[in-house]
Amino acid sequence: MRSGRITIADVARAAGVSKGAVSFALNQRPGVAVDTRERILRVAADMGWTPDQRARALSTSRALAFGLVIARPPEILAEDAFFPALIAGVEAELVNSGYVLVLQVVTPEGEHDGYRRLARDGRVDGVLLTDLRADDSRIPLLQSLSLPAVTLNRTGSASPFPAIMVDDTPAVTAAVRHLIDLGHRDIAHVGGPKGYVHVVARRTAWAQTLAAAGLPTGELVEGNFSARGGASATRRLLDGPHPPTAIVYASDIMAIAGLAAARERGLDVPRDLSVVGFDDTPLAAHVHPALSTARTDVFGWGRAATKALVTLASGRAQPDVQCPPAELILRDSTGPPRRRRVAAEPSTRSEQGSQE
Amino acid sequence: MRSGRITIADVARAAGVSKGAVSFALNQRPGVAVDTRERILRVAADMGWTPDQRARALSTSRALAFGLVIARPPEILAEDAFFPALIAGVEAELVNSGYVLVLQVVTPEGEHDGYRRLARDGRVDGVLLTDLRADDSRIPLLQSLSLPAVTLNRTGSASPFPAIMVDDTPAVTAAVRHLIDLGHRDIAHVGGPKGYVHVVARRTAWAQTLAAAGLPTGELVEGNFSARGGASATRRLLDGPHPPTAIVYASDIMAIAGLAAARERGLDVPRDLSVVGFDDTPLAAHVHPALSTARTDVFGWGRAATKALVTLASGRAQPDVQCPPAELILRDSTGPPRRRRVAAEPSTRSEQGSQE
DNA sequence: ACTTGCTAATAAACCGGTTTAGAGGCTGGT
DNA sequence: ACCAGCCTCTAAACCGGTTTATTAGCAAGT
Repeated sequence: MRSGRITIADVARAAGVSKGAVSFALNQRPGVAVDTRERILRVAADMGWTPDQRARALSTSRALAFGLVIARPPEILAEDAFFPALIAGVEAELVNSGYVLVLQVVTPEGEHDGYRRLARDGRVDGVLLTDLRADDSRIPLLQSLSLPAVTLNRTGSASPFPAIMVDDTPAVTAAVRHLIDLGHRDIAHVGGPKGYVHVVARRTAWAQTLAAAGLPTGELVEGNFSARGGASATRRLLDGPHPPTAIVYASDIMAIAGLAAARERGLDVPRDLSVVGFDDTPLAAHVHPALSTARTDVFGWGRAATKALVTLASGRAQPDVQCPPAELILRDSTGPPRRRRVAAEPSTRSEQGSQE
Repeated sequence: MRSGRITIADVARAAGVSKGAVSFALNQRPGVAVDTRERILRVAADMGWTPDQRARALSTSRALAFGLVIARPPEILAEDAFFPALIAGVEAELVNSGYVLVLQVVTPEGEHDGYRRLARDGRVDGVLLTDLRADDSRIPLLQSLSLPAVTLNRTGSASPFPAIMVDDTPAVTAAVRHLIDLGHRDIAHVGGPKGYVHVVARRTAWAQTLAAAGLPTGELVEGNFSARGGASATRRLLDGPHPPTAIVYASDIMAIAGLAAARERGLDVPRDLSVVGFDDTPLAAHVHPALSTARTDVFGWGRAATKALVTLASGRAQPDVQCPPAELILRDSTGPPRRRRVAAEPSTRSEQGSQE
């Protein structure tokens, strides 16, 4: 008889009330006298009862879970510190909220199906939208699935969902300004795959800062946030007709690979080339030379986004949220450029580059 | 009336059968004639009906989800490529299995509570146990919660759960042997926090290979899998009374930080110091010098573990599984040691080290 | 012709909560 | 003294599936 777990009926019986009363007491709803409520809760605590979330989920038609669909290719996913940090932040906010995080890693083609599955099976009450694209097809999709969401950053197209934003611009602008102040005139950018709003934001900040300083447009290479991509983008720039004296990367991983690529070519960082990353991976401070980079509080971003999603899921309105912007961390990978204006002969570089 | 979603009752009505018949047809259980089953499934498909997993979860007292509790401190978590790769593998196996992954990131102190919450709320049907410790308190905990589990690697103490194993030993043994063959005699090891079975495995392989070759025990420093830890462990070794000519690290991140630390000291890798990592992070091939390291198929490991967990959760027996072992990848961070036997004077190193 | 034995299908109970409709008891106004 | 109105609490319906007990129908065995 006393076989399985304790149910609400057991508690009701023990407290001498009905199931409904226990439910009301538990959910602190009016209709239960204060002392009755307390007695019920005490009995429940004594018996070690907590409501079964499955039953709860069914009767309230809620899942008590949020979804995070990650559509990055495994290689990129494995290198990037973003998701672990984000997830840690999400969890920090979720603990004791009664919600839980359901993760789904999918291929880029399977992305929509991922959301559809979560919605169809009633697995989640809302989702976090990361890696936002300028015109993001997931927004209409989620609307049609009537699945609430918050977006990390703001998409270009109209969105009915609250945006939780971190502005990358200030750090990139500061980085480029810093390089200009050091005397650099040829500042290239290794960005990410086009379409992503953070990629666009970083690229735009770079381009506009150059333009504002009256400098010519720098060279732009599209990377893919992988080490391999960072290395080959760097080689392309360094082997090009007009190699830059500084490169601003859209990620630390690409920048770190860039460091190695420069070294391969016999270049010394920061003497021959200045390098700036983005993310402030824990590793950034521990490569040689220590990487100057932009830091964002991804953990806090995850927290803020999750908090907003909880609000939204409980039916309350949720305005957009502006998180602290990215900030520039200067370390040892940036310095004044080598004077090269004097003689246009490429002797220095070719001599060393030929070692490779 | 036709308000919300389609339920099993709607399908039953449309197909002219009872709810039970639809359920039986759906779950391919005997008791439904073949043509009836087909008709039901066709009607269901036409109506676009899929069973609500919440309702299913309640009536079958299953959650149709698995849990992964991660207890690493955020800093370590953010750097390490292990979890993203593992999770990608888990998801690859989970897609279309009907199961979903519930993630929980907790502090080391909150670890047990994490499992308790998942069990108490009936959120998951089983868990994956990673970062296994030699005597792991989670095993008795899960037994007392009667939560099925599979362990990634085998714990030291008795365990009723299937172990899905990847043997790190061969790669570390091969690495040390390789270094010995190159002529190294002072081979240090930067390990991980004690207690973890993979940490022990790597350390043991290193120590035993040295012993088998008749070499003295090398120096051992306990790292923490962080870049910072790798850097300071390396400095400790290099600044010690008897600096090694080669260091075998328990992770790539520590090894990469070690590369930078060596450089700081004016040492050239591999001329003055050979370095071997572990993990084969995508970055490993793109640092300078490209890192020799040990590769394990973490993605495949996650898949295998998940497959085993699905079997286990369906009530079938699941034996232990042996996955392919780690394999040594040789790149450019290992080479013959500088001859130092000739003269015991430490001139070479001190001269360069003093640059710092 | 009459059990016996199957198979196919249904009705109803069940999972463990939430929620609604309504019953009783008490207070207060007139 | 009586009814309205409120508060407290209960019984029962409900969420959307699964599962069990039972019935109907039909072929085979004697």
